[in-house]
Amino acid sequence: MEFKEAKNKFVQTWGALGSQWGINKTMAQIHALLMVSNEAVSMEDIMEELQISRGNASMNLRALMDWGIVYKEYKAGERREFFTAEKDLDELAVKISRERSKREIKPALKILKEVSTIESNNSAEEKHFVDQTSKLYDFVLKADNMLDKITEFNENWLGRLVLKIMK
Amino acid sequence: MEFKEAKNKFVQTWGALGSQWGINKTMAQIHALLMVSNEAVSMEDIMEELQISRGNASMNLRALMDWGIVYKEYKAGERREFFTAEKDLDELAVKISRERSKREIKPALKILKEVSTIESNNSAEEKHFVDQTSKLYDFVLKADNMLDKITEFNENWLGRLVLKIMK
DNA sequence: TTAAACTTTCAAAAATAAATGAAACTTATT
DNA sequence: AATAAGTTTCATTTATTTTTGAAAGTTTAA
Repeated sequence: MEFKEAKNKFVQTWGALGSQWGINKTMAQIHALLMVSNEAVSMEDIMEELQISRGNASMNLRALMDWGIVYKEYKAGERREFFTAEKDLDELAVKISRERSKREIKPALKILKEVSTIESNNSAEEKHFVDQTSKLYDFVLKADNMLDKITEFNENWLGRLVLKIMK
Repeated sequence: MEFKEAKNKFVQTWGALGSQWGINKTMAQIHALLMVSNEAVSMEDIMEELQISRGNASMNLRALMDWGIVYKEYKAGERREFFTAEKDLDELAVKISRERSKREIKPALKILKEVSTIESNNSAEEKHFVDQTSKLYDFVLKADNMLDKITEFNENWLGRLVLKIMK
């Protein structure tokens, strides 16, 4: 396999993986492209490589910057803007989990708390509901806190975590 | 908030969360419904509660059973089939991560290995590509193995893991 | 301040994913 | 072996999500 083919395959794969995890394909592809580029890339080039429209490129670059995993870069004597991706994978994982926690898990926890604290009558049905949603609340809260803690760690948290787990 | 409202809210929320994580809404909703039901539910009742068609219910129940998180149950003297969800949350998490690993991470790893082992010429561009995709391969592999290990643990792995991490 | 170079926005179009429903299929009962 | 009760399949329809592209907006520099 030669370089261009490999690069394309990587970008496509990353894009597909993204959609399976609720991140839109183009967003993931742009990220993939930037991650394997050794220098900052202009919007023009991104459009060209991925065959996407200007609007699409612009919106997804904005989204990636909102997530904090892509940065704008200005080159001396250049009018255009260039983009680079966070390339440190620990940093990337931390930012992604923070963002998903904030956007999805925190709001879900709020709802879980609400529904698990209704006052049930004494029917088995209602008791089970309260019991199960309370357990779920605790579980999700614990998992979310775990991610926070991991985040604080930082500096190769994954490696250190693996060591710890293996005992 | 009264029970019916709370139950509905929970089912809707779980459904929305599902779609954000690449699981279809109905599948997540059926799972939510079963999880908070204290007894097995018939397909008829699922259709009724979620206002979905028979085909939809059938296909998503099949998918949930393929994931190993919903079971069929037969009641004596009943012709119809009833369904229950895995209610143990540790077990649920383990099954979901196993399944996603098998379906998504393993295939992605295969591609990552392929593209990271092209023989690069000596351009900075190609060297960076090989370097970055190799790192990504290692990272994803490590994360995936971590999930496996956690899985083996089992019996309240999350609690034990949290303890470990907190030192 | 004007104009050129470039970026963003958003309504409409296209692509994708999910749901429907009727026909085919299965299984249990008489 | 016929029938009834129930389940699955899948071509078509519907809903949702993503993309486009042209107009509006910005910024820089002459």
